[in-house]
Amino acid sequence: MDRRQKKTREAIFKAFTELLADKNYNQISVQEIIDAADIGRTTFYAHFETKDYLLKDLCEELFGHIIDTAMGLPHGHYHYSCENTTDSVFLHLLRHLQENDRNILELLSSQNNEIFLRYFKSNLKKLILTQYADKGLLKNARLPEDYLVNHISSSFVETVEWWLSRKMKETPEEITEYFLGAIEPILN
Amino acid sequence: MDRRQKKTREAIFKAFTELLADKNYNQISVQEIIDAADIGRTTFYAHFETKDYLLKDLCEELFGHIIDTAMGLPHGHYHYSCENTTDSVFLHLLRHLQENDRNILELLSSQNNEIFLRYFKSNLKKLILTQYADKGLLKNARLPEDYLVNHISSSFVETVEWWLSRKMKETPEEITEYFLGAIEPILN
DNA sequence: TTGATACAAAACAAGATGTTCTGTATTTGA
DNA sequence: TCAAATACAGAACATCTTGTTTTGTATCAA
Repeated sequence: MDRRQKKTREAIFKAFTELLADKNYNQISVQEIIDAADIGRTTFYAHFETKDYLLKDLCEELFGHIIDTAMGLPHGHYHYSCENTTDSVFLHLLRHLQENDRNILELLSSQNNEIFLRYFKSNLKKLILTQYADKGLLKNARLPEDYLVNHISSSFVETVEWWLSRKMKETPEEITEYFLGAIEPILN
Repeated sequence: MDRRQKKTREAIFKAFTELLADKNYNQISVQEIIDAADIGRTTFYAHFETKDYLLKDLCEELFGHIIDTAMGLPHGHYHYSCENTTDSVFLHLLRHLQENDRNILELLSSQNNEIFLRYFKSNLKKLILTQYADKGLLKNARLPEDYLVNHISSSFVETVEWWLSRKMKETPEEITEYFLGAIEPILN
C-alpha cells in the first residue's frame, strides 16, 4: 500500500479515536475529524465513503486484531471448563485489554460504547465457535448450541463492560474467575 | 397537562417511533420528525431540547411502563429459582413483549437497538434488585452480588435480542426455559 | 524519468440546526 | 364567562455540515 495512503489512514484513525474518547459518536462531525487529522476534505472522502464506514473499518481493524491473536493461540491449550483460570483464553484477552493495546480501552469506555461492544461480541462468537464447538463443550441438553454461544460471548462482553465501569479495580485473574463462575455451571 | 401538549408530544413520539422502524437513529433528522409529526418547527424545540432528549424521554416512557407493571406484580409470587417457569416474572415480561405493547418490538429490533436495549437493561436491574435481593437468591460465594445482578439482567436482555433475531420463532415459555437454564445453575 | 496516484485548496448546492419574531388558537383559572 | 397565560404555526435567519467537483501540486512506483 502506498505510504501516503497508510499515513493519512492512520492519521484519520488516530484523530477519530481521540475524538471518541471525550465525545459521542453522533456529535462528531466529519469536519472535526478532518481538522483533527489535518488533512484535506477531499482526502477524507477518498478514503471513507461516510463516517459510518470509518467506524466500521476502525472496529474491524481493532477487534479483528485482538481476536486474531487469540485465535492464533494453540487450541488444545485452553479449557474454560477446567477449574483453574490460568490457562483460559479469556484471561489472555483480559490481559491484552489491560495493556490497552491500540487504545481500545478508551473506545470501550466511551459514551456510546455499544458500537464497539457489538463488534467485540461479534468477533468473540467466531472465536468461541472455532475453538470450542468441536470439543463437545457446547452440548447442553436443555439449551441450543446457538443460544449457548450467544450467551457465552455476551456474558464475556458484559463482564468486560462491568470491569471497565469499575475502573478495572480487579485483576484479570479475578475477572476471569467471575466469568467462569457464571459460565462453567451450564457447560458439561 | 395541557391537552395540546399531550397531543403534540404523542404525535412526536409516534412519528419518531415509525421513523425508527425503518431507519437508523443517526440518519433521522429533526426535520423529518417535524414533517412526519406534522407540527411546527418551534413546537418541536419547545418540547425537546435535542433529538437525544427525545430518545431519552421515549425510552423512559416505554421501559418505565413495562417494568412498572412487572414491579406491580406480587413479589412473593415469583421465584425464578424454582423449577417451573410458569410463575416467572420473566415469562410475564416476554408475554408482554409478544403482545407488542406500544410497538416496543419495532424499536428493539431496529437497526441500532443498542440504545433501547441499554434502557431495557438499566430498568431491569432495578426490577431484579427490588424483587430478589432480599431473598438471598443473589448470595453466591464465588460471585459478588453486583456482578450477579448485572449478569442476570444482561443475560435476559440478550435472550430477548436473540429471540427477536430469530423472529420470535419460540414461545415465551420456551425462551423462559432457556433463560432460566442459563441462570439458575449459578443461584443458590 | 514518466505516468499514475494521492493529496490540498477552494468553491459549490443542498440540507440541517437552533433561534427569533409575529400572529393565532386554545386552555385555565378566577 | 372573560381575561391572562400558554401552546402552537409560519416564516425568516445565520450558521454549520455534507458530499461533490474542479484545478493544480507533490509523491510514489516502475
